[in-house]
Amino acid sequence: MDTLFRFFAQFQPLPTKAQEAIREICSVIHLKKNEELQPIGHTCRTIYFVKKGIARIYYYKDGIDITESFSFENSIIARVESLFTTKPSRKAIQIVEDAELIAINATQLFKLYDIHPSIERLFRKIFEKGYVETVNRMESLQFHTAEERYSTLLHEAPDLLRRVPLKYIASFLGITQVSLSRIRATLK
Amino acid sequence: MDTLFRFFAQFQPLPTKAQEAIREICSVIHLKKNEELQPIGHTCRTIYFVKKGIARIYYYKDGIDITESFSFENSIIARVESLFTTKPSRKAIQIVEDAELIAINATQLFKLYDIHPSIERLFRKIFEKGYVETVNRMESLQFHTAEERYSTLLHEAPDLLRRVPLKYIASFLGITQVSLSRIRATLK
DNA sequence: GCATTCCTTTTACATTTGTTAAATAATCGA
DNA sequence: TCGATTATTTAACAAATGTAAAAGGAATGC
Repeated sequence: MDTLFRFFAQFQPLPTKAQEAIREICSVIHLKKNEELQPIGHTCRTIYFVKKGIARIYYYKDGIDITESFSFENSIIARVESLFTTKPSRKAIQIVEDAELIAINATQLFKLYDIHPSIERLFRKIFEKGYVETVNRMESLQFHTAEERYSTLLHEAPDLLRRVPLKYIASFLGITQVSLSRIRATLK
Repeated sequence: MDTLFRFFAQFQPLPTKAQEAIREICSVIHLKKNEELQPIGHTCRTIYFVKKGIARIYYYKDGIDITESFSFENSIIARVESLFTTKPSRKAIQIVEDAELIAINATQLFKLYDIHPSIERLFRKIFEKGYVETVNRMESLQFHTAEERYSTLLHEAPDLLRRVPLKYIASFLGITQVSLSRIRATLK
């Protein structure tokens, strides 16, 4: 749990009372590779903190598994398009590498916003950062070639390449596995 | 100015004091087609509300003009990747159709967050919505074909097709103008 | 109203990426 | 450890998109 509050401290200092309030709506979860955390069609009402391991958000397009994003140690994972609209999500969360997660009950969290402004501010900042990352990711999908996107990943997240199967990385980059394999071959 | 507060009311009711505080950090701007609102290399410290007209965020990739997004009447435009990081933006804001904008001083706005929790909440919700839209847009760029993206635009934003030059729409869809022209021809 | 500029389409060809299938490599469980 | 499953690469061909150049249309300023 300390890991979580160290993570929070990077964004916003929290009074003890606020910390305690958050602690009460959290629970620790251990999951093995390939297990499903949240299924498709379910409305997202939980925000997860990845303490250890890797999780991914994915969905199906024409029957094909597409990875939207990965979350590693010390980061937040949530299907925001469902969390913020309270609509069912077409996406699921799955464990990619044995993981320890902290589940934060979002329904209760949002209620805490009224009592502890520091908590509202904390999550505002966390999601502002997520927003910025998504804007940057969109830019890379919009106008970088597949090869550029792969090279960038190789530089900025070599860990991802080592720990995540290429089949997931391909769709994350917006290309097929075959195409990714080809790009890797030309870069050797 | 009423338009702005009607827009805000969709997200969050504001006490009169908070409304007054916002009013003080706003100014109305009239701009003509093709005028630059914020140049490249400038750190974004202003949030704009589009009351009338159209604006776009764009940048250059290998010397080519790429449109990242459009904003129409009754919406917010800001270069969030700069606004939330206080880093200079590689992007610029330009007017696409003669516009009337309300400029909100973001530096002062963020100070108001401490005084008026309702204002912090309002903008939290506004940017949460922007976040969701960006996630959805990313999904469309990641795994829909160019033709699918164009058709979706045709259905969901026919106004955009009528009021915005195709050269901007092409890069917005992540393709070249020639390719867009081809897609339009096959759909006739 | 005309000339100029800008926007859009078209053509031809090059390049990239997708598709399908098969071969090879790596991983996992009994 | 072996067999089976899963992941990755390779090959061959099809489809989509990019590039460059030219032509036609539309809009704009003088």
